[in-house]
Amino acid sequence: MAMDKTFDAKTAEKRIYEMWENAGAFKAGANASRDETFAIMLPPPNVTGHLHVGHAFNHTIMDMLTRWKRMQGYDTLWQPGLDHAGIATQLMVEKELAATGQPKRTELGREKFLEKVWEWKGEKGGMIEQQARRLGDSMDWSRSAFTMSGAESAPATEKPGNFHDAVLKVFVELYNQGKIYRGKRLVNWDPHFETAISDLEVENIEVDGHMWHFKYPLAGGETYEYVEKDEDGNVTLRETRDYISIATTRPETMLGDGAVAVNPKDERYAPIVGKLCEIPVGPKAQRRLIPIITDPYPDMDFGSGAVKITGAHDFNDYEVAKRGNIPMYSLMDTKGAMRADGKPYVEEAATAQAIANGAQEFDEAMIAAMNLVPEEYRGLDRFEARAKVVADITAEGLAVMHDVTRIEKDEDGNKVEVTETVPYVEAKKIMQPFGDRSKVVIEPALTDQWFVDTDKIVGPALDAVKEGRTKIMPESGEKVFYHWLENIEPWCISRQLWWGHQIPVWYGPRISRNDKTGQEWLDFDNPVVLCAQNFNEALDLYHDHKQGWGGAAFDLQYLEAENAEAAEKKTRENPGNNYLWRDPDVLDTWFSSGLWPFGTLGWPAEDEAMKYFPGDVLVTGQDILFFWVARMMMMSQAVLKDDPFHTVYLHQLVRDEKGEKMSKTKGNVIDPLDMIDAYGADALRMSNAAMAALGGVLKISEDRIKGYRNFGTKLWNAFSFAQHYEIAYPGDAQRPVATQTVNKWIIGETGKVREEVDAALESYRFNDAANALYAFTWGKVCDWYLEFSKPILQGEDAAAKSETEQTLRWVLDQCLILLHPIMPFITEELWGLADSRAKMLVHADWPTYTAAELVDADADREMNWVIALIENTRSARAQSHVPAGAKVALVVTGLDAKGQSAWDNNAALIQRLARIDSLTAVDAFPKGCVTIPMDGGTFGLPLADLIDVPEEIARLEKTLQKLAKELGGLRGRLNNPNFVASAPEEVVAEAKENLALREGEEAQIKAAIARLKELG
RNA sequence: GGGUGAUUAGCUCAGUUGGUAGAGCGCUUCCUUUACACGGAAGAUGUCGGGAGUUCGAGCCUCUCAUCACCCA
Repeated sequence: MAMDKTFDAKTAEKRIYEMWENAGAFKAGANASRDETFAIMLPPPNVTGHLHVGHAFNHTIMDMLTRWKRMQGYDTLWQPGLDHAGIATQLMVEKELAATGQPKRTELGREKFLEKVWEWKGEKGGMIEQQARRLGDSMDWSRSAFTMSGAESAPATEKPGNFHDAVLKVFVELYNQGKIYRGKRLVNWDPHFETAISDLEVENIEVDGHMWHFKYPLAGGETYEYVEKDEDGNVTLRETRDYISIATTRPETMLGDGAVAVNPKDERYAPIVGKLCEIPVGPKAQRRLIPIITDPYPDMDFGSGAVKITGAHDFNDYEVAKRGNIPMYSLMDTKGAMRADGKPYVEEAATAQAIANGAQEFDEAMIAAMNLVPEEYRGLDRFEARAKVVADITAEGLAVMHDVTRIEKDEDGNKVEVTETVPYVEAKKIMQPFGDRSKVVIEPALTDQWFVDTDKIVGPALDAVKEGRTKIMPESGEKVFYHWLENIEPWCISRQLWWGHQIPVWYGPRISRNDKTGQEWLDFDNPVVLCAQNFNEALDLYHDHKQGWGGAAFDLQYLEAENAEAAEKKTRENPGNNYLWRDPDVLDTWFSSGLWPFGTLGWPAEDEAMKYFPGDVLVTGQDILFFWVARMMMMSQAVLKDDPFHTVYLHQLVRDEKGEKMSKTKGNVIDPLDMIDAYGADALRMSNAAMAALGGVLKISEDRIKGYRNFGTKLWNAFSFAQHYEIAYPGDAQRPVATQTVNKWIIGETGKVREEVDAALESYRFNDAANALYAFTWGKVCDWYLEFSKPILQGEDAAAKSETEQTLRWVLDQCLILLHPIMPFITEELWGLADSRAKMLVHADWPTYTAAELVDADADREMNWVIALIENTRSARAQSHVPAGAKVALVVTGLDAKGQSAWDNNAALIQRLARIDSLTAVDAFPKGCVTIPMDGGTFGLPLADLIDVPEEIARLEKTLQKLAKELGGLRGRLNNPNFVASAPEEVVAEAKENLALREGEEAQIKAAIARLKELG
């Protein structure tokens, strides 16, 4: 059956993939012939995700490695799976509920909402797993994991799994080891999703903002001499002030100020340090006074040099407040509006004043409960509140003013200067934090959150890289890794979401005793924390707490209530019962994906698959180094005392061909599936491999993909060539013992490329592997070997013909095997052309022959000489305008023994490929001969009358010029005694050899020019 | 502001202990020669961002300047 003209990727890819999958070709351990394992964990895509070019790129890398190792007989696993993606998924489902007119999340309640999420996941989640198949990914789909598998809320229809167990177990263990704690800390709060988010989920964007300047009057109308000096100490300003000037970009947070800080070195404010000043906003009668303190944080040259300290709403202020024990008053609710809860402002302000005066003790809980927002601001959105604060202060005359002069036209049209005194407001660029998903301004918020004490687990991860147990590629990633881990912050792992792993912590009312009366009671405000994997275990812990207290009085029935309020209410209403409740928060998705290297392998259950831990290589985008890679390393060490992988391969963001980020708004998104539709998966993969230079910029170009599609067709046509010559293809080709120079040569070239490819793959230089195979298949096999074989295949020498057929088959098989990890589909298809094969190509044995075994130096030299002769002849023909189709005579003079032998061995193919009708040795060139200088003899094309003498002289002189440049360099080096003395021997020898060769060539050309000149 | 990286042919990029620059695409000319026009043959194109230094020798190492990108504040 004749082959199709080209490979029909559209239909064949689907068929071939199904064949592999049905045969279980990708299952863990498939084709294993040795005990060593090779495991790659797929970075789990979001369950909501779709395949984009970044996936296509890193999947190609992982698949190349996996297929390569599998063919080498390793016990291989490429572990797939999905990440539950807390915010993204919750958002997706909420949108869908809204779009389909269903009740909102809050109306549904937690349980019902989670049902909806699972429903959505069952129907639409994990699309990306189907898309990944189109790339040819050889993952073990039967093992596909999900970070929420085994969760309490999972429906029976879900594939079983126990990832949830791993997450809870790790949480409980780390909690018991004191590595997880709950605390009030300033976190990035997303007012849209009403949850904490991590630093890494915040994008800082420069926006146009304002800097307002306000006066904070000194308490009791006190005054001081405010003096400004220039660099030389000369006084530039001296005035008596009764206020301190404060600059802020966020006036609405003034309501929560706890102090004003100045730099201890700042002489301007030295007279008033320790005094009180008034926050110039809120009801006049209850203006709060706050202390002026010193702290190294304020920059004397920035603004007025005095900074208002609002610990609950700014990260820098938070640190200052902690240092100075300044209360941090929270002003906003979860939606970013000014608080409307708590006691009336009058009472709260009085308490705050007592604290500021040092008359009242305070603690965190007390401060948190206080609402210092005056009634007129309560309930306002934070941005409305800002405008109102500015307006109110300005109206009261407490804004810092300055004069602005502008030119206006009066009634008669005359230009007049108008000077006004207006509030001093600087328009300036400020960096503002935005939620990367919600796109709203992130509000630093003081809330109760769960943290991993990263300081306690970061050590082993750092050591892994420092000690070389884990290698980061490219190496530059290591510096970045150190920098980040050495300055690591506590990791906030709680999220105020519903979709995710609910924190395995229950609370029970604390049993307390009134010291005076001896009466025992249940304290719901200060509950006992019970960290356990389930309610029953939590209850056991509660019983431990109960020991030693009231005895029979608390011998109650213990039940679980939905939240703290319900527990208290139900306990009061049901005297026989006591209720516990669970922490409503869920864990950060990265907490669970941090367990990916072993959670996917059945842990904590005893599972045979745990033999794949530790895995080998992690392939991911460099932007995710901290998000995920560092966390996996920390968690694997914390839990299993081992590194999760020995190599981290980082790649850059995949961009469009101009190097710009792809984005929907720019419209420059390239969909990998479109590329596969147009050019086939192999072309996309080859293109990915070819651009995978370590640390390189990834710019995807459709032209390039198209080029690699053409390469596939070239390979296809090489097989079509074999079929054309009716070369039988019974099965796996054996390497013949070659006698023909051409065959020896191509076998040697194959040995070289095998080594090159392995060396490249071993060092993660995928571009080198791809380019070596491209150059070999196209540049060596198709351009030369197939051409060389034609005269033999068409010739009468049966033995030579048979040997060549065998060699050809073998070489083509090697192309398929070596290319398979990069281009699996077309190679598997071509592999199937043979009558019978021991195995599918996906399981074919990867070769181990070496260049040393296969290269025949004489054959190598001879064929390179033949190729050079053909190329030089073609070049001379073309430049002398010999018609492409015309056959001409070739003569040679002064041929040495090696040349003679090469000539004799390869006359037929030289004639064919250089379009020569006769080869003749002559003593002297006839007149008008085009010269072709070669090592070991001078060749010539006797073109007699055809030759254009001046043009031929020009051609030779041009060659001579190039040669002269080279010769100059070589002679310069060799004449330099320092070079000969200090350069390595082989470099000197090479230069000498090269020089001799070039000098020979030069002589030949000079002789030729002399001949031509005689003629002219 | 801190960090990292980049700057090489018209374009997109390689270039692994420093030995005298390559690929793909594009371009020019010729060729439908029995594997392949998604092809074949030939050809042109680079003060390797600027400057200085180390060295017999620098695209590669050092310093400096310029421009750009990304990450983190």
